Amino acid sequence: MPWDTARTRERLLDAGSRQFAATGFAGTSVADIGRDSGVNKERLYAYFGSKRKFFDQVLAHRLDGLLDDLEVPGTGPEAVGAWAGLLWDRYVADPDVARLLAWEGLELDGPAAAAHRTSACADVTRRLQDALPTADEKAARHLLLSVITLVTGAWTLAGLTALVTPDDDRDDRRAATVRHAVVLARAVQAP
Amino acid sequence: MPWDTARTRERLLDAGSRQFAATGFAGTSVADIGRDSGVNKERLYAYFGSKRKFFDQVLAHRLDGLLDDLEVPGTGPEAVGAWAGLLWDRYVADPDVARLLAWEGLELDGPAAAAHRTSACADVTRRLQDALPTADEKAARHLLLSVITLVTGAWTLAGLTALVTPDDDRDDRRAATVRHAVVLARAVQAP
DNA sequence: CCATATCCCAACCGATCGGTTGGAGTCTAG
DNA sequence: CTAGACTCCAACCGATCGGTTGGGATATGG
Repeated sequence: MPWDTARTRERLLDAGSRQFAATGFAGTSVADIGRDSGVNKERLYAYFGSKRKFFDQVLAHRLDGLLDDLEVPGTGPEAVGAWAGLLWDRYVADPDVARLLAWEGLELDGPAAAAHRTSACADVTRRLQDALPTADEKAARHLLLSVITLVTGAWTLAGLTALVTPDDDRDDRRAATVRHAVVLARAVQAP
Repeated sequence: MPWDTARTRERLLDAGSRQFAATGFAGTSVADIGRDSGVNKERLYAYFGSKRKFFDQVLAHRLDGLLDDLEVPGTGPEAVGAWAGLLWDRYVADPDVARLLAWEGLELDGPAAAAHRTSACADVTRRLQDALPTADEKAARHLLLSVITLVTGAWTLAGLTALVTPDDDRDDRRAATVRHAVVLARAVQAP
């Protein structure tokens, strides 16, 4: 049987995603990744060069394309709320990605894989503008940033949620976030 | 001259705040704190027991009371926006505290110093309700959580801001955040 | 004035860190 | 068939980690 080097790479990236999401760059040791992946850690250096370069690859691999196939379902402010719900559900299905986003903001100077992601954000901005025809581009950008911040923050500032709304469960919080996204969208549409 | 043990403690806490804010719990070594504070690291163990207990003390010391003396300046949705601006300005004056909040969410299971902070959040909720008389308590909580998330997220999800609104400076972002807080408050006031 | 409690600090400890190496096993081009 | 490239892994490297210790300096109660 031939070697499945692509699969070995994939296993390293998957384990890296899990470990970095859980404990961040500084909190994760290369040995942890080797253990989680079942791959000898020397392979990580052969494939990726260093722990730091590997981290960048993991971030790019998971964060690049995060918003690409997230369509705005319909038009009007409610569609923006539904879009926020879709992003929320993406975090439900894969909580690592929200945490990776947060680690990126804290541990890195700038965003990883910036080129493609900038254009992806511009795409989403355009889709929001299509859904809210009366909105100008700058307002749509601000709306997008606030919605992403609300959804992502709900997943990463977990301590805050526990302090402010200790009785709410995750579905309550999802509903409130979607509602707030709708409100923001409505304000952008009719200023 | 007598020893100024209170000052030594303070110097350790200050250095811990700086270092933990910059690189997090896992990313900061006890030697770093000793170097930054000018205090021998053995003192940290004498005063605080362990790196972990020291971290909890730093978080409690800086995060407890964060919202205590933040009054809602006036009434109506605009006052809520102004309150968001005050919180923003607090982060401007002391950016460490926003980052500590984010590290807390990522590296800890639950919030530090929960007891007092929960009641502090309840206090702020009450103040928001006073400013928005028609709002019910649950809606006010959700409003508070979203506003704090928006302001804090703008400081900690820095990569996102750079991707979505690359041309905006910090004042633009402050203005947009305040505006969005007003919009959310208006929706809570008149549902 | 002395016992003693506390403070301070350099040196030290075993464990673990990121990263490397040497060599055995596995495939492929000619 | 074989030379050479690639994959894999245990063992290893110096540096740094969190945490400790022993001893000298400083203050205080009797």
